[in-house]
Amino acid sequence: MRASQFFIATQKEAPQEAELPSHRLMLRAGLIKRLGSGLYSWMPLGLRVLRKVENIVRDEMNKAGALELLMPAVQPAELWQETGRWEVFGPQMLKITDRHERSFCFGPTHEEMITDIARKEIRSYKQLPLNFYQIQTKFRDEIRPRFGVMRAREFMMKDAYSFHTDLASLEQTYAVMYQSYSNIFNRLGLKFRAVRADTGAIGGDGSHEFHVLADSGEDALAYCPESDYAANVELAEALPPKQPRAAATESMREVDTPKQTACEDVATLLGIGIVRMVKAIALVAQEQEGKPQFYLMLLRGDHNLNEIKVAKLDGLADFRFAREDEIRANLNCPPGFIGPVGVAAGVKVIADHTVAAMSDFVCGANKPKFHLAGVNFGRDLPEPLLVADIRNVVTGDASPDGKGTLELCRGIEVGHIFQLRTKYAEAMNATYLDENGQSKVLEMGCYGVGVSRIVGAAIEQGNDARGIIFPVAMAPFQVAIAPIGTDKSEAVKTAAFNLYAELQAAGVDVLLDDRGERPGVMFAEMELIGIPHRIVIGDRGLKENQVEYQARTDSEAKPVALAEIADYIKKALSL
RNA sequence: CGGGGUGUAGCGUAGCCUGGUAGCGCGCCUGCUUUGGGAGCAGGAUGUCGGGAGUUCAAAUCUCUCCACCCCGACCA
Repeated sequence: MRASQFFIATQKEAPQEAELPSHRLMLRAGLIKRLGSGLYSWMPLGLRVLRKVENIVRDEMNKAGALELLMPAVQPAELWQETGRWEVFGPQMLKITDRHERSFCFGPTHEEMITDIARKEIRSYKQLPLNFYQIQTKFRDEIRPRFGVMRAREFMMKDAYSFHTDLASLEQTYAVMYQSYSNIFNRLGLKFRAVRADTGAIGGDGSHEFHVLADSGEDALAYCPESDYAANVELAEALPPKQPRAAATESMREVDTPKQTACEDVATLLGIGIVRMVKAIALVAQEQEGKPQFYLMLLRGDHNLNEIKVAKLDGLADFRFAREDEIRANLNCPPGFIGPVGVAAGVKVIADHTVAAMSDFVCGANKPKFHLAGVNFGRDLPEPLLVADIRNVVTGDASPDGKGTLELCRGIEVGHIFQLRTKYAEAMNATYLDENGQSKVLEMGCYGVGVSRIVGAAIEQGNDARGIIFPVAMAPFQVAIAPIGTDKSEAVKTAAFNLYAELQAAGVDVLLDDRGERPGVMFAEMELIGIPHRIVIGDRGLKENQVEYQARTDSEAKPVALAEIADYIKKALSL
């Protein structure tokens, strides 16, 4: 591509709307333009990147034996009503009405559509297993779109759906998809990690998420360096402590904490470790009779509540945090000083495993400006109603597989695979005939990749002060040629065009900057848009029959003989 | 939806408190010069000051209202 024939629209300053590096850089580099909240146009430069990601995904899916199809983006309400998700998915769906007042939505996902195809087309076990996929625009009316294409409302997704006679077959395809996803992210040149995950709204049993590792990631991941254990913190199990509770050595006493409400502050005031503190978090959940039930969740001072785990406890599926007036009504005390000692019988106290094994601890006194020290279960307060895993794991926790300890990192979810089992097939009566002519419900898996999100995630992982650092596999161009002073030097011009032609002939995706821009402009733009390899051709070097080569990650350029530069590049690109 | 904030030229912003001719940088256009890190000089174009209503002789500025967008929380590829 010749730059004079292309559309490069970089900016020195990023619009105020963007605060994440990847978002700012995508706007500055002119990869995308914002149209509305969560709605972006992919400009020619950005679309080249998106297509490269898409093609790698497509290629790996094809290799894995999946079959590409394309379903409508606009979907009739009836199919969603069959599975009950018309209401469940609710406000996240963009619902639309046609001229006959019939309801449709712009597809946020396609389980219902594909299951409809399956029940109409799959009749015999002889047709199975089958794996269909598509790469398509989805729309989810996110509560809060942000981070540019990372959480856009309209986005590009690869979604695959597999159908099976039994669980064994499903597990086999699931394993193939797992490998296929690993191949995709390896080929894209991204640092990533696969983790066990919660199944969320899609539903089903087994599930793994694929995360691109980045400090700005929205998800916290726990992994064990000594084993292959890795899980989303939402799911990662916190094992009960190995040591049993020690015997009480102190008597319970009130301590003055006039201003200290946070655990950390109380610990500092008392000169003790935060691990001696117990904090109480007040929740309410609706009981059967419709009256809110008040809960106190007990956690060690330095631990955080895991809301996903809490929601899985009996009676707490629809919990929310208690309001201040509810806390006062139940404990007769303002937040900041609440604790489990001496609470009314109606208050349900649930303790984390760690807390249950603590003795002589410090907690709120249910009395403004006071905490209690030397508190012990059994003696000063009843044993908790329930002891459960209700916290997020922290660095150093024992790995649930019994091998070593956990580390934490952050990631951006770019892929998610599920074993759906029969959830949708059953709801929509998708069956096949087995060897004995018996009608059986289809087993099903589904596998998603956030294609457009990958672009943002890659930039989040690869950028510096000068701009984007794209992995070669997804860079808009692999190589850029920057000729200096083409209007003056015929030699530079000739060398640049010859090299351009040679690299193109070799199948290299090369950008020739023939705009006649000043060197500084060319360099700044090539670095901003993240082209991995740069060749500078100038009179100065040509006198010695040399050009300059610099990788995007190099700090300075080095001379390469003009005669060898093409081979040098081909070698760098493994061509 | 709850809480906080912002809307002034394509982008970034000043002006608003204390009402009185809308300014700057980048970008854009023309010309000349320049050409190894987002050039210099000269000239030029671009604004319903988010929309509507009100107060006032006079509103970017004060009041009301609507809208859009951004940030913090619950949702997800």
